[in-house]
Order: sequence, then C-alpha cells, then structure tokens
Amino acid sequence: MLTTIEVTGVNVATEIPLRVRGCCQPVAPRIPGPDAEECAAVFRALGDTTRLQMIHMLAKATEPVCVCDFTASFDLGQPTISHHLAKLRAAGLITSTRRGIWTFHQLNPAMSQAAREVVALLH
Amino acid sequence: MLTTIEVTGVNVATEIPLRVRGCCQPVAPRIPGPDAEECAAVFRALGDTTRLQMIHMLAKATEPVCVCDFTASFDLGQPTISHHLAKLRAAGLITSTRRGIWTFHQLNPAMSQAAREVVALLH
DNA sequence: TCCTTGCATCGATGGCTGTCGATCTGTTGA
DNA sequence: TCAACAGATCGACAGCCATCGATGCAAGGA
Repeated sequence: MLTTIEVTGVNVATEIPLRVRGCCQPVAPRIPGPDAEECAAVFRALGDTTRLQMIHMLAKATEPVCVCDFTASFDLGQPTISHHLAKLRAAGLITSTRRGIWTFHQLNPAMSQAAREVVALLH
Repeated sequence: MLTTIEVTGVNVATEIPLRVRGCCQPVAPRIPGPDAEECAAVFRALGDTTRLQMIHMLAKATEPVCVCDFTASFDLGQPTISHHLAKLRAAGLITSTRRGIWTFHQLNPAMSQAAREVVALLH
C-alpha cells in the first residue's frame, strides 16, 4: 500500500512508478465508434433526474402510462414532459401508442441489449 | 396484438384502452430524490463518447494510465482530456495518483455500488 | 359543425458543456 | 538556481439542453 498525501484532489505518492510499457501509448482496444456513441446516447438519455424517474416509473408500471400521469407526478409543464418523452423515444428506450385521445407510453420491448441491461439496473 | 398505424413517430391504435386506475394518477413510488440525482450524475458522466472510452480503457488496463496515454489515444488537446478526467473524478468513477512527474488514473476502488454495476456492463 | 381535451410542436431564453489556447504549478535534472 | 516537462486551471466561445408559454392538431362528444 502506498503512502499518499491529498493535494487539490490528487494523491501524491512518494514511490517510483512501476511502469512496464512506455509512456504516451494507447492502452487498450477502443469500443468501436458507433457502439460507443450508441451506448453514450443511452447514458445521456438517463443522465437527467426526470427521465430517470420516468424510466423507473415505466419499469414499475403494470399498465401503460399516459402523459398526464407524468405531469401529475412531476412539477413540470406538459410541453417539458412531452420533450423528455421524445428524448427517451429517440434513444429507443420507450414506445408510444395512441389510443383515442390518450397516448400511452411503455418501455420499448425491442430495446437494444445494452439498453436493456442498463434499465435492468434500475430494478 | 394491436393493429397500429405510424403517425409522426407515435403508434395509433384502434382499440379502447384497458385502463383500471383513473387518469392523471402518480403511477409508482419514485426513486428517492438524492439517489436519483446521484444515479443520474453517473449516467451523465458516461453520456459522452470520450469519457465512455476512457472508462473502458481504464477497465481494460492492467496498470495505471497517465494523461499522455489518453492524449495519444484521442484527437483532443491536453486541457480537454484533463477536463474529462476531472468530470469522471467528480462523479466518483476514477481516482488520480501523482507519482513524480506523472499523474496516473484508475477506476475508483471505492466506487458506489450503483456506479460499479454500470461500469461492469462495459466489460 | 363546433367545442373540448390530450398531446405534439414551435420559438425563445437562460444555463450548462465540450473544446481550445494561454497560463500557472509542481517536479525533475542539470 | 534555472530550464524542461506533465498536467491542472482559467477565460472564451460555440453549441446543446431543460424549461416555458403559445399554438397547432387530431379525436371525441354535443
């Protein structure tokens, strides 16, 4: 175990680094570009408290949820809720179905495997 | 299976909704506020392709990684890399240790359980 | 045919974020 | 003591994002 000292959020160690490879070398194979962007997009969609709560609500819900359920649950206007739902839809996390006057939302059954694994973490 | 028609990204179903509870009702218990915000912060930190690649590299690396390794791997300036590392550090995903001239970075061994589960998905 | 209702869309606005060049700081070696 | 280097910080800037009020639009009911 190294003895370290906190300095502006960075630990200062007093020992010589054990370093095999040279410096300034790429370290490991990267995630393929498109995969990384798609994965980041899912994280970005969930990187907002409101949308995270929405996905959690949909994951818990036993029947489809309409927009007014969300507006009743969050202190936000209807256009803002609609905007968040559009973001979740664009990320492929939910699907929306209109039945008569109402539009119902649910987790996308055809969600990507990566997205499914992330959503599963939200119980 | 419902027969649906695509209209501006929303499916239009022709059947009457099966709805037990009334409309405009909160649906399920929410994630406690602080938990949701902390969780969203982790997702937000991973919601950028560069940072996602960084975490992936650190997860794959067998020894600590210094800033110049990242600048060699990404087409970004050193201040930008430093900025992204600071974001990952603020989210509790990595720790940074200075040894002599270099600052080495690694996945935070004391990462929150939620964060650990998310990072584990990146292989 | 007209009104009401649920929801999407538009335009505006303030705040946040990714990126850069310039600069500052701390460490090493001469 | 000083020069060279790794990396953090600062200030600026452009682009994105969350939010709102206003408006448009489709469906249902009178």
